[in-house]
Amino acid sequence: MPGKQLQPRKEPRQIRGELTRQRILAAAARVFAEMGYAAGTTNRIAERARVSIGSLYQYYPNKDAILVALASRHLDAGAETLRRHRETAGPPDTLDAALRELVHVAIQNHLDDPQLFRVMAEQAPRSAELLEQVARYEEERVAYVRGLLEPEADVSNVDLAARIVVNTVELLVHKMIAGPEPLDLAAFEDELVAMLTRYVTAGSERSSGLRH
Amino acid sequence: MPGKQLQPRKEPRQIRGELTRQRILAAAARVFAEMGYAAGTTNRIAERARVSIGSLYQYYPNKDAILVALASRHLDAGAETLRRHRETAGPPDTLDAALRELVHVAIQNHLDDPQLFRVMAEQAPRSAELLEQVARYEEERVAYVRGLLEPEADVSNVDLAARIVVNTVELLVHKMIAGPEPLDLAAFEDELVAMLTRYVTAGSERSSGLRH
DNA sequence: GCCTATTATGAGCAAAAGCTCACCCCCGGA
DNA sequence: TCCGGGGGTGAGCTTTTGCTCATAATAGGC
Repeated sequence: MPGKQLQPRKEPRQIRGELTRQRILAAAARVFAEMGYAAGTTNRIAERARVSIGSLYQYYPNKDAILVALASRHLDAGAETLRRHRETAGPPDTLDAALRELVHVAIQNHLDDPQLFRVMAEQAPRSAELLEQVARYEEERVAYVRGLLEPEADVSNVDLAARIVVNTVELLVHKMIAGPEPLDLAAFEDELVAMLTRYVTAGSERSSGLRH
Repeated sequence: MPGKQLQPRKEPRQIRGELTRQRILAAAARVFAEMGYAAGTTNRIAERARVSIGSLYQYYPNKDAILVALASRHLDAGAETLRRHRETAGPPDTLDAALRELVHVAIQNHLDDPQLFRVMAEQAPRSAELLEQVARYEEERVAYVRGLLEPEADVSNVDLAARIVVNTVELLVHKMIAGPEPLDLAAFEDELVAMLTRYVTAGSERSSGLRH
C-alpha cells in the first residue's frame, strides 16, 4: 500500500473556491456523523454540499483526505478551546487545577458534534499520516502531564502515570459523551477530576496531609 | 436498515462441517487482525481458510455474522478467564482485591490477539445485535461494581462511579495493550489498580473537606 | 455397492463506490 | 468587449466486493 496523496490537489485562488471547500467539509462532517464513514460516500457528501463530485475531487484527492482534514480541524479546535478557557480561567496554578483544566477542556472539545467525533475515532481508516498526527498530539500531552507530575506527585513511575492520566481523560470523556446514556456533565467532570487527583496525590496526602 | 440475518444458515451435522466452520473462523481472525475489517474480504478469508467462498457462505450468511461470531467467542473467553483466575486466586474478599481482579482479568483477556481485538473494537460495524450484546455485558459489569462500591466506597454518586470504573478499565487496558509503545504489564496493572483504589477509598481515609 | 443428505466448489452476477475526464461557466483584468 | 484560467459539472468507467447457484464430491446408513 503506497501512501495515498492526502493533500488538496489544488489550493483555491478565488474566494468562491475557498467557499466551496468549506461547504464540502461541512457537508462531510454532517454526512459522516449521520451515516458513518463507510456509508458516507463521496457522492452523498457532494450532493449534501450541493456541489458536483467533480468539484469535490478538485479539492480532496480522495475520501480519506476529507477525513484527515476533518481531524485536523478538530485538533485545531482543541487548541482553541484550551486558549479560550485560559482566557477566562487563567493558567492553572496547582496540580489540582491543571488536572481539572485537562478534563474540562476535553469535555468541552467533545461537546461539539459528538457523533462526528465518534465516527472519526472509531471508524476512520488509520492512515499512517493520521496516526502520526494523533500520536504526536498524544505525546505532547503526555509530556505536559509528566511535567506536572514530576515535582509534586507521588507515583512510582511518572512516565507511566502520565500516560495513564492522558489516556484516561481522552478515552473516558469520549466514551461517556458519545455513549447513549444520559450524563450529568458537571458531576462527571468532578468525579473524573477526583479520581485523577486522588491517584496522583494520594501518597503525599497520606504521608504529610499537605495539599497544594 | 433492516436487521440482517446473523445466525449461521446451517448448523453442521457432520464433523467435517464443524471443522470447516472452525477453519473459517480462525482464518477470519487472522485476516481481520492483519488487514482490518474493510480489507478483510470474504474471499480473502475463504482463501486463507483453504475453503471455497461458497462454503464460507454456507455457514455464515454474511460478513458481519463472522465478526459477531468472533465477538461472541471473545466474550466467552472473558468469562472463562475470570473463572480460571478465581480457581487459583479465589473470590476477592476486599474491595481492593475485587478491583485488582477486575483489572487483572481485563488485561489477561486482551493479551490474546490484541490486533484482532483492536479491529473488533474500533472498526467493526455496530450492528444492533452486537451493540446490544456489548451493552448488556457492560451493564452487568457496572451492576457488579456498583454492588462492590455501595457498602464501602466514598463517592458521591455510586452509579456514576461504577460506570467510570468499568469504562476506565476496559478502555485503558485496551488502549495500552493494543498501542505501539512497550508496556510493563505488571507495573501497569499496579498503577491502574492504585488509581481506582485511591479513587474509591480516598474519602474514607480523609475525614472530610471534599465537596459533596 | 447403492442412495440420500450433507458438504464443498468457484465462475460469475449485481450492486455500489471511488474516481476521471471532457466539456462548460464565469470572474476579473486589460 | 474580449479572453485566459480558475472554477464547476456529471455521465459513466473501473474496480471491488459481497454473495448466489448450478454442479460436483463425499459421508455414512442400509
